[in-house]
Amino acid sequence: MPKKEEQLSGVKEIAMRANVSIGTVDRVLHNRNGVSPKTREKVKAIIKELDYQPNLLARRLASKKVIHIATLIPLVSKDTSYWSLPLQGIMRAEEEIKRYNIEVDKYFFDQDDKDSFVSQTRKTLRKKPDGVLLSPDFIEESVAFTNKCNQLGIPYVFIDSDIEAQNRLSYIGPDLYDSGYLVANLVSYVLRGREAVLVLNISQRTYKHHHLLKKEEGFRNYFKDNAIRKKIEKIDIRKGDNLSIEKEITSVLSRNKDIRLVFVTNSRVFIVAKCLKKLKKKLILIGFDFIEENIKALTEGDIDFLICQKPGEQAYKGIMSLYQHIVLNRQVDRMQFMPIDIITKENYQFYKN
Amino acid sequence: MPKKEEQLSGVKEIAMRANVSIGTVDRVLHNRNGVSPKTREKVKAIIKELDYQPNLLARRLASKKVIHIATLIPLVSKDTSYWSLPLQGIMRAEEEIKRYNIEVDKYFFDQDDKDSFVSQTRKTLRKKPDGVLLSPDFIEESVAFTNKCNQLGIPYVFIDSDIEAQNRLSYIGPDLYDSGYLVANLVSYVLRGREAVLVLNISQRTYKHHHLLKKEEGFRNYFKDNAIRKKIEKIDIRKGDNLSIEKEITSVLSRNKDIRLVFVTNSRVFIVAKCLKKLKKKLILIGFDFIEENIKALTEGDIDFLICQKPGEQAYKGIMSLYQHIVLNRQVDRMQFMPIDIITKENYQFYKN
DNA sequence: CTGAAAGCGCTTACAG
DNA sequence: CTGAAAGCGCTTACAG
Repeated sequence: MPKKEEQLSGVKEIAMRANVSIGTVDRVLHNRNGVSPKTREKVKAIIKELDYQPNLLARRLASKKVIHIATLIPLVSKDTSYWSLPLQGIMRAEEEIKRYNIEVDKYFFDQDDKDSFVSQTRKTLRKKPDGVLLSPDFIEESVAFTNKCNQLGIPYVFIDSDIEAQNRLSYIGPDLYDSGYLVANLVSYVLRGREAVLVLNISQRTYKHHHLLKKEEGFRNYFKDNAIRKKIEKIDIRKGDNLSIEKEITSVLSRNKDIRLVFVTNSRVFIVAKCLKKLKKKLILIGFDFIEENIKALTEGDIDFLICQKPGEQAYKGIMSLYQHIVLNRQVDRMQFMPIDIITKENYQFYKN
Repeated sequence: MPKKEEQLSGVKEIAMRANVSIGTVDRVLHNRNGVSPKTREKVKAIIKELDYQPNLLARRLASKKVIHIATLIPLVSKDTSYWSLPLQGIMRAEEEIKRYNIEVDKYFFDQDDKDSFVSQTRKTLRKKPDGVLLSPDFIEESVAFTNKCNQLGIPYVFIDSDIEAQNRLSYIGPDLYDSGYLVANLVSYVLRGREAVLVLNISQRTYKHHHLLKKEEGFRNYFKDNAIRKKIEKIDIRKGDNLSIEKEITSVLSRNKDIRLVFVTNSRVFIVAKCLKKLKKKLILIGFDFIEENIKALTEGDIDFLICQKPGEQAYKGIMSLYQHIVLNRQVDRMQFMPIDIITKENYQFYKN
């Protein structure tokens, strides 16, 4: 055999062996029509025989097709700036991959408005994206949405919180149970004897509660697992405004003089910090998330511990995982738990979100 | 301005703006010589101005340079087939990336022969690889080796066990402390009252002990953290042959009639299983690693629990992380802990290594 | 239904 | 010191 033929590889080799052009090979490879059954079979056989693996780098380079990744996360709310962090992560990833013809289409919904979520999922689907990054805030509606994604063969990744039993590509975020568990561990170091804890779930929505409850479960189970008896007072606060919260807290504190520590199960801890300050109650305060308002309260000594989970990283990794999967056909870990970081006044400056 | 110029991007755009050829742009981009200082500066300025980001896919495709990744892991020893698992992972990764002009050069050392390790590190360095995957079995020698890698700017990844404070790209493997902790948790469920535990560190080498001790530390601390009083008998066995082990075990068991469970801190648990069988002692036996010999003992009821850490995955991820970093300039997590899996007779068939 | 050519954004010889 | 051309392994029009 002449050497030249020997050297060929990829589509060229297939084309040569099948006595067709590489254009035809490409058509077979992508199941496009315009190939006679006979040629198709012949080419297919050779592809199989050679165990041909496409060069995905070349494929992406040559293709004019733009890949669309849709992101669906909450609007930055008036209450907390939390969601600006994931957004930054998304934009960092976008910056990195846009040169490979990947476009990121960003959709936002109102955390307190289920309808806005639904309408944004519709909008997303209409664009037929190649992948979706989603914060599955509204559970039922998220399930409905991801079911449609399954049907359409659109891969999707969850960040921030997880919905089990869904056919997702990956979940990237905290292990909610574990983070509650960690807080309990912290609490067990800080509190002594009969000092009690107040757990505050502040959320307007019961759906959202699902996630908060997981944290609470981890929190409670720590004490169970370790056979520690600890009085845990707990209230769910539906209204997020300062006044309502103040009222509730005043009431519960006056009823329970033994409370020495307050654990707020989400990022709204800074509101509680304000209330406690106003009430002149000096309690130990633990909450979640590295957002501006919380950092401020932390530096002023009004919050003692913040539990953080690199929300920017979560979103960044989410986009990159989708990119890897869609473009490079890489397998992705179904669970990508973020480290659970404890931030205090002393170390917050070094925290990289 | 004519539209055509507007459309350009990448090296072409730079070339056009600088009034040079793309060849010259390439020379500047890679700091190769053969460019006059004046042109170089001009081109550099434009690169900066445009904030040019190279298309790494195109770069890899066009480059004829083969990228060499070296792997340095133990030979499959006569005692245990453990290291055949990481080797499989390496080959799986190799299979996947060889089409992108990545070559994996495999070096092996004898786990019981420090000199072989040193000579293999020398051999590795002589080839000037672009990245190294390493099981840092011999600690001092690994430090010496990675110091040289640092000097030469060769990135390296650890699998199986970690050396802290090294400038490594990533560690991929178990959290040794945590896995000991997990075993202790298991033990606390299984044992009652005054029943005692025997911990066995079986290793010919004290260096290796470093890692085993971490597991032991996690094991012990579980009981401390949870204020559980538990008698823990512990022996270090230097000689790995059946007879020595048998002798030691017989002796310790006769001295401690209360021992009801044996925890072997590495994969040599199947040897202990044999001994116990021979001695007709029916104790609960826990050990590490999904290797053939252990699975056999597990199915025959001679081992009760195996703790596994997907050694194949570790190696696969190690290679892929290096590839991502070297070729695609992707940042890599400094820690990639594997899940700690508990394998029993009931679930071992479903385990994917 | 099929092929030949151009081009994706780079790198690599080669020629001057 | 510099440029023009070929080519990496694919995809994409276009022509027939």
